[in-house]
Amino acid sequence: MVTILNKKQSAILSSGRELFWKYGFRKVSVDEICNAAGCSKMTFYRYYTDKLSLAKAVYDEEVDQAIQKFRDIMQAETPADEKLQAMLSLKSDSVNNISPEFLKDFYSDNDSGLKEFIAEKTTKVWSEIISDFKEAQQRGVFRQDFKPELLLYVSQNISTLINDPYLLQLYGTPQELIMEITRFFTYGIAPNNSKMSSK
Amino acid sequence: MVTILNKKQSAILSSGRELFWKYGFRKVSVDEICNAAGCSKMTFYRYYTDKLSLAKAVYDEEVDQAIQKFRDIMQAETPADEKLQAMLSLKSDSVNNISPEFLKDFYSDNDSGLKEFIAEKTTKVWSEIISDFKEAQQRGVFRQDFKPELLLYVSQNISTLINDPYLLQLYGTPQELIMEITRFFTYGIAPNNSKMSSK
DNA sequence: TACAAAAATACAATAATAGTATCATTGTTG
DNA sequence: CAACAATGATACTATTATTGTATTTTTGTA
Repeated sequence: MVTILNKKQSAILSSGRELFWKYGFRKVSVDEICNAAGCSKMTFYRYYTDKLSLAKAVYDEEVDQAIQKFRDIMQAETPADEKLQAMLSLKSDSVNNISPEFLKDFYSDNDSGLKEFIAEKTTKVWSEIISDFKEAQQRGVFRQDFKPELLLYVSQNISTLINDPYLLQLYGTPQELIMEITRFFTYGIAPNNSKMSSK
Repeated sequence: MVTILNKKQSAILSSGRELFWKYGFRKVSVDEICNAAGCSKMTFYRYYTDKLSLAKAVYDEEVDQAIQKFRDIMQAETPADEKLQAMLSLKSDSVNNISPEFLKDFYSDNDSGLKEFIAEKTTKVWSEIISDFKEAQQRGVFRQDFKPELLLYVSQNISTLINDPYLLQLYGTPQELIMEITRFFTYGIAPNNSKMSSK
């Protein structure tokens, strides 16, 4: 589904993304967004019911783009190791794309509703990813006895992992930690572990 | 003058710098700083009367370090063009060091007092720099008919330049603009413009 | 002109923040 | 151990910021 936005609305969207990305959700005020977008507050509330709904839209857009890229990788006629590598760099991209500031608010805030929204979205996205995985598995891209559901389990527990102080100080930044986890799982599911790229 | 700080105080100072640098002055709350520094609010107010006084301390420290580096460059036994180049990269360093977020609040806020403080400090620093320049000039490092006071004049007007919308859109970011101005003036005061490094 | 979109402004209710006061806890030093 | 200083925890008030809305102008445009 492609939603067409008019000029003002997309100005608000991109200003929102920019500011949220930089400062996180809480620190950014609606007024600030309006100033950056060059519109009045009324216009803002014409297009978005809340500050929250804008954040959702921003997040949605980002995830949708990431999903699209993921699909492209999965659909392409490349061997598993190349797929894995592409996914890996995609993952690290999107980790850099979705700023740590944004994620910080999302992990610590309990009341804003952002958390629930992102959790829900994450679930949906992961079930899509899993079905894509299964499809690729059918085509023999990954080894047959690997269960994609495992990824879901991990992803659902990853937020607790990310908040674990010990792990955090071990890796420095949440991104590093996420990357490490991703790397581990990605490389662990190749059909042929010892010799990659040998069809 | 070297001020010795105890552990907590320096923890507050560095947490403050980190947060101010990232988010600017306004967006950062005292509670946030205390959490980052691992101390209670009481301890904060034991060492700093204000949020503002912490910001001043942070800025002070940064400027003093920059000044020190500048002095080192001026005192060294190197030809003018090397001095200029070193100062140039120092300038671009400190532009990156003093974050645009911090400067943004400083240029837009009118009431907090940060503006006045920084303006005052800037004046002092520049007069020191000028006397250093004159000394180097005496030693024949720069051409004799160049007036260091010109730099002061420029620096005092630079804030209006930086806020000029036309110039800003011409250079994209304030840093770029500052760098361009600096570059222009630095290269313009070499004793021998056509052939640098030819003693 | 007439109409719709946007801006400007003002506003009330709510939430966040600064800074203080009080009391409890720790840690250190003689 | 006792006494003292440094720090923490908590609660609190006054002030400021922010949200989201209502109302009135301005602007652009068919």
